[in-house]
Amino acid sequence: MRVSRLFGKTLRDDPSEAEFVSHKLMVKAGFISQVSSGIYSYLPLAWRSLRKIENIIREEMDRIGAQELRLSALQPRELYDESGRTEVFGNDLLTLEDRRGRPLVIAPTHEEVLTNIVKANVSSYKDLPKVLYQIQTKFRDEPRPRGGLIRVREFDMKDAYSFDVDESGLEDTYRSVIAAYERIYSRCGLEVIMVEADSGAMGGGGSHEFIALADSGEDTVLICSDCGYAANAEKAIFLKSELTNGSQKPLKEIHTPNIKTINQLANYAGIEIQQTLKSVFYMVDGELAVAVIRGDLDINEVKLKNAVNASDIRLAESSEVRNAGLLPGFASPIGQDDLRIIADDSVESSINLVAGANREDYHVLNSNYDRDFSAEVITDISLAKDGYSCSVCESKLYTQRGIELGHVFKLGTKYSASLGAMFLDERDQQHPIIMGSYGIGVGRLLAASIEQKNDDKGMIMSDAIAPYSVWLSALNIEKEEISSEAELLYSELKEEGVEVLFDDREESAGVKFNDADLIGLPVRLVVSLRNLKQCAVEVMSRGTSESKLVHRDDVVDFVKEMIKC
RNA sequence: CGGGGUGUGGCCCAGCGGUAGGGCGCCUGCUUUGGGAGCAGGAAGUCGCCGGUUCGAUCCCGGCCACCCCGACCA
Repeated sequence: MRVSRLFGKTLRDDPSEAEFVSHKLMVKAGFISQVSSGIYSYLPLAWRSLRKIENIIREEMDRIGAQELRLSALQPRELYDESGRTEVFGNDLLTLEDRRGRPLVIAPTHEEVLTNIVKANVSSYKDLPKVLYQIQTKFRDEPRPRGGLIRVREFDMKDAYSFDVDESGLEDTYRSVIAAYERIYSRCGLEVIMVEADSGAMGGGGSHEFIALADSGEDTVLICSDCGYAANAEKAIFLKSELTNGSQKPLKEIHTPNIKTINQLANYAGIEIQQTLKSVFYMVDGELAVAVIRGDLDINEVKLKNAVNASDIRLAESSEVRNAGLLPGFASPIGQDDLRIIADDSVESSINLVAGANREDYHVLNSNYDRDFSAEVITDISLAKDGYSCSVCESKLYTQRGIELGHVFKLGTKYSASLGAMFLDERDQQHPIIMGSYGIGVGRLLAASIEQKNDDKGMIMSDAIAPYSVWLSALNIEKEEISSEAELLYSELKEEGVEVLFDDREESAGVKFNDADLIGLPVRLVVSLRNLKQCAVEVMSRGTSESKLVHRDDVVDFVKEMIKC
């Protein structure tokens, strides 16, 4: 392709709406064009990259025996009513009506339709296992799109679904998909780690996420410095200290005027914050509930939500707390028998904690779980943080930010059971199919790659996903000796199958170099009078910035070697 | 949905109660050519939308919309 004919042009100024590096660069380099909030069109350069990513995904999925198909994007909403996910997706589900007034959704994912198809095509254990996948546009009406392609409403996803006869079959399939994913990310040149994850709206058993480490990422992961444990902060567990020294003492009220926070309380009472009991009020599916946890820890809302099987939780307004007859700042579960209480297990392994007295300006000393209050659920609902101890090996955990590029779920029978996808085993017994589900965000993968690889001049595209491999720049192209030489080199490269973008514009050297740096193709070639005098072409690697003059006759081979074409 | 911000040629922005300007980009010509060149000429804007105040509104007031950022959700 010639730059003079390429659709899309580069900008000099950073786009005002962009915050993330990848977003700025993609707009600046003419990769994408925003249509609406969280909705983008891909211009030719981005589209070439995306197609390369898709093809890598296809090759690796096919390699593990998965079969590509294509499911419909529009689906009757009844399908989601049946599986119960109209509720789960809530406002993220974009619903519309056809001419008969029948509700349709633009698919946010495809468990339901595919399970229905499988239902009709699988009836025996002999039909299993199967792994099916597609690369499709999805729509989720996100409350807040952001960061260019990092978080959008309309997005292309590779989604795969597996169907097995039993748990161990699922286990094997799960592992093979993980292996495929690792190859996909590595071929794309990304630094990605796999972490334990919460399964969220998909439901089901175990789940892992693939996180591209990047400071701009929206997810926080905890990684053990020693044993390899890694988990999303939503899911991460850690070793809690126990405070069981001494024996339980009797409750005693103390006057604590205007002391409303844990820190104030610890200060005032002259104790460590882990000797306090923190009560945090939530609205759990519209009902007031209190989560209690030791004062040095914080509530993990995802764990809390899972602990009570809620579909929606949020912090309660202080007015909502007061309306229930409780005093924010001085509230505790003590004596609150008709309140929903969810406790972190830290309160069970600690004694004599200072808690609210449920009386203005008073707290109580020596509150103890079981003796003074109990909970509907007591489990781990705490948030892991930097520096906490690993629950596997007791080493320190540290945090990193990252972008979620893939997510795999062991669904089990959640969808097969509710949608009736059954098979008969050898003994004529009917069972629901054991399912798994596996996603990769294609556009987000490109964005993450740019987040990870860029400098102040622009993108540094990884070889495998760069829209072209080589940027061929001809300086002073209006001079006949330059243009004929550059044209010749251009056609030689093309003939050898090298994907080359030929900058044949009559622009100043500065403009051409800057555009080359911005788009960041792996290899830059410069044909110029200066180089021509030495019968050479300058070859530069965008990644290393190393450049050298290569004899004209050897350039094509040299380049082919560089890009392993 | 709460909080904050911004809407002015393709892009980045300035401006002001008297009917719109700069830089970049674009077009033409000349000059220039290894890191976003120079000179001259030119095209291009319902000043987000609706209403109000006013002799007159891009500017002031009200409402709405869009987009961005910060929080609750996800590939």
